[in-house]
Amino acid sequence: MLMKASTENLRKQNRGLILSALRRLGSVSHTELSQWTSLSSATVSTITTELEKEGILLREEQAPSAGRGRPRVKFRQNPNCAFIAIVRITSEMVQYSLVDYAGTLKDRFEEKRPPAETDIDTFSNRLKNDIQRLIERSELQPEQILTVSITTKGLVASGKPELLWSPVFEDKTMNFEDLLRPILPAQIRLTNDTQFAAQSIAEQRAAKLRGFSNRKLATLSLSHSIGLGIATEEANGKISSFAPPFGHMMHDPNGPLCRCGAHGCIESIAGFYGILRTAFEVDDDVVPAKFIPLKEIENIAVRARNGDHQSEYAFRRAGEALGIGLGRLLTLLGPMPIAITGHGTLFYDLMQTSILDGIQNTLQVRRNKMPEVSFHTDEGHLIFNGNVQSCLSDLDSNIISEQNGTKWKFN
Amino acid sequence: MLMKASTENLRKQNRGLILSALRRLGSVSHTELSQWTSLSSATVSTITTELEKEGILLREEQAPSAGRGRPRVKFRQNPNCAFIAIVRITSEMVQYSLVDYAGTLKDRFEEKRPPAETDIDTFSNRLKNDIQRLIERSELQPEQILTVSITTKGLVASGKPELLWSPVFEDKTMNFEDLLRPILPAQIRLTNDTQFAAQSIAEQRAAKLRGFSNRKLATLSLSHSIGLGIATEEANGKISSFAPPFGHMMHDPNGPLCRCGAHGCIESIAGFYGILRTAFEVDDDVVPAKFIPLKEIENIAVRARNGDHQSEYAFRRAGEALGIGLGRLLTLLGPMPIAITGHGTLFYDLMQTSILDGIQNTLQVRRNKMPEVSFHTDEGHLIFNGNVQSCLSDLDSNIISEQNGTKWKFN
DNA sequence: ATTAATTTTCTCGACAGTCGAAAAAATGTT
DNA sequence: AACATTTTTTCGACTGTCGAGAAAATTAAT
Repeated sequence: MLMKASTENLRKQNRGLILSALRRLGSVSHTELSQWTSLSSATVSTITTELEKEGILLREEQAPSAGRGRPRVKFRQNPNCAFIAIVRITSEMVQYSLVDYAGTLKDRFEEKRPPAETDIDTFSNRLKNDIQRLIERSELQPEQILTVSITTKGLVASGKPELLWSPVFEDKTMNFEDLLRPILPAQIRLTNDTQFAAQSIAEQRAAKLRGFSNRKLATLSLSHSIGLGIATEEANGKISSFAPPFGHMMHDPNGPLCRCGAHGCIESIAGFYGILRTAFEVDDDVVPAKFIPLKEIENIAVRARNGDHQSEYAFRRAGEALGIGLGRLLTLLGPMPIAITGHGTLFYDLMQTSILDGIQNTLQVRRNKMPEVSFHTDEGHLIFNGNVQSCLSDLDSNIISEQNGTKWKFN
Repeated sequence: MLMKASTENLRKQNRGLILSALRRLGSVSHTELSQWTSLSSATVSTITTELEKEGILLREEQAPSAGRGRPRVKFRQNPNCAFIAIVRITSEMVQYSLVDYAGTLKDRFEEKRPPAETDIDTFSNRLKNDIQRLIERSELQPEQILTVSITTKGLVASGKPELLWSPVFEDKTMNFEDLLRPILPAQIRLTNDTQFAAQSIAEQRAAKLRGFSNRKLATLSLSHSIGLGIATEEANGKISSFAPPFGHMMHDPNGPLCRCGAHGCIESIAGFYGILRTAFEVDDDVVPAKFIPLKEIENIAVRARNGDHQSEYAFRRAGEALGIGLGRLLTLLGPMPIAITGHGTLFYDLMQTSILDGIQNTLQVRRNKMPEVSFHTDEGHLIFNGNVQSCLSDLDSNIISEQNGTKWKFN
């Protein structure tokens, strides 16, 4: 049902407006806040003093004197008002980061993953211990860490932090809520990594060019597996994102065997293991090893660039699956720019023609113009950034609801 | 940018709440409004008297005396406050309806389309004249008709009422704004018909079972061409919908020629002309006639049910294209129930197995359960209904913004 | 017929929020 | 030290919602 509007959520919404302006603009003066939010100066005053009293904002007294007149007082987030733990799981390592409410990185370490680890219990126990270590090193109380946000490849449940299917552990599920609840009371989030890559790229664009409004952006991650994230800027300016299991979208029902058990998924052709299988003419029903060194694929690429037909074909076939898949995506969700990340960008030259052909072969694309395709090599950084931004804006949303400052007493 | 909240939009939102309650509940008393909207009785009073003064609401003085106490006064929309013209274009005819602000049908007539009409100018001129006739018969002033909302098959531009591609006129575009602006000042809307079928079914469901919230529903229309609409219930309870050109999503790059010029679109295999082509073993590069009598397809179905292999294959092939296409849809947009409409439902028995197989072959479906599949034979009615509901709630949205009642003076 | 009971609707004062304008504050300039 | 300039806060007006009690309109009881 529609929600009724009261003066109370009026204030909530405007508090949120102030916090989001602060997120986007960094350190901001009273006047700038008023201009950006188009709230009156009077309202900005009451809200900022309120937030300051609650320990969420700090005033920066220093004034770098730019001309005559009363110097501006800048506001910024109180960094110690909350902390978040960011965990990024890749196939090679797990990265643990501690970030404060202002978004600055306070601590970070990485742990390599053993090359052929398939036992989920040892993995999750190590993860738990490492998070414990992150907390202890920080010398914070566990309650001060309000969110633990984990990114991973694979299929994630919606509504609860549970991994349903992953390239490494396959059908063995893993509930991070159950795992971490004993050691800290924080909210636990689990998200597909490419979703945050998309979120991060979309936020960069939105910050740069105005009028990205209500538009979408797709991010494709090429690697051992195939990831896809879609970010949408909504009418209110917020960017939302989701990550469908694009790698396991059916490409060809008679195609090769996929790690998920089906036949002809995009990943089974365009994932590194699919490319390797085609290049070495391994039978389509054989699933190669889980861990393929990047070097292997690079060697195939070298052969392809030297004119080896089968190697060329392996990449061309991968490009076809990706291109037609992207075409189907654009057919269903409308035209949108496409950003490509992951190690697979190294081989884009070998797939370009077939990828673009697939995209081109779409009613809307033929009728209008080719969507923009861009490349982003800093995938890890994008994922981390998107995760942090998403966590912090979530925290902001919680804060605006809790007008009694009991929960935000750390300072 | 996020919108600031003022006391003004506070009132707007609550006015909208009252109007939407009235839409959903029909004739409603003060107390019921207060309960449904959870607004206080005082607020309901001020808003209803305001809307009454503006001529948007009427009080129903009659009181059917249920027990002692002051009888309830019921409110309802002022039917004469606004009118909308609904135009439904099908391949056989065009249906013109006049509906008042309360949603009651005031007038309706249908005009058959000549069987092989390909000249877009004669078609649009006839359409214009028929709308003119609808206005004249109503004896209303043209300004009293606030919206003309047209539904059609084919690809519709977003943001302007322009037909970009249609089964009959193909690439000849048609701008209804330009066509109708000379004869009336109303807002002109053009929408894909299956989108409104989806909207209508979703609204039925939302009214019946609570907790449909934030869920999606896909509606597939099987006929000469293939239509798809997707409706989503948003967090605020409103149902939004869109219609991707699913019929022209690539099924098989090596497939038969489609009317759109590409090869292997779903429609080229599963549209009636695709089924006919397969059944008669016509070459894949030949596009059959535009107008195929339903009888023809029924004959093929009879032969298929009698065990004719090629006829069976024609339907099975169609089902495969549809099923795998739906599977791809579910992969990208998540699991959702599927409603099927259109004449093609008559032949569902011949396609069922292959359709369900295709849907089944999806990571999420295999992991959870098969989505519900339902059938709706009253496609025309659904489209009309969805269109009316959508128009009226649009009108409501406009009304809540215009507090100076200048525009709503008809009563 | 009159009074009491009951239910619904309206009205009034209190409270919360935003806004514009004017006052206050803090600095540079003369 | 007085003035100019810019930023921030304060104050009164206005709009909106709410709770409680008053008013209205009817049935039931006396």
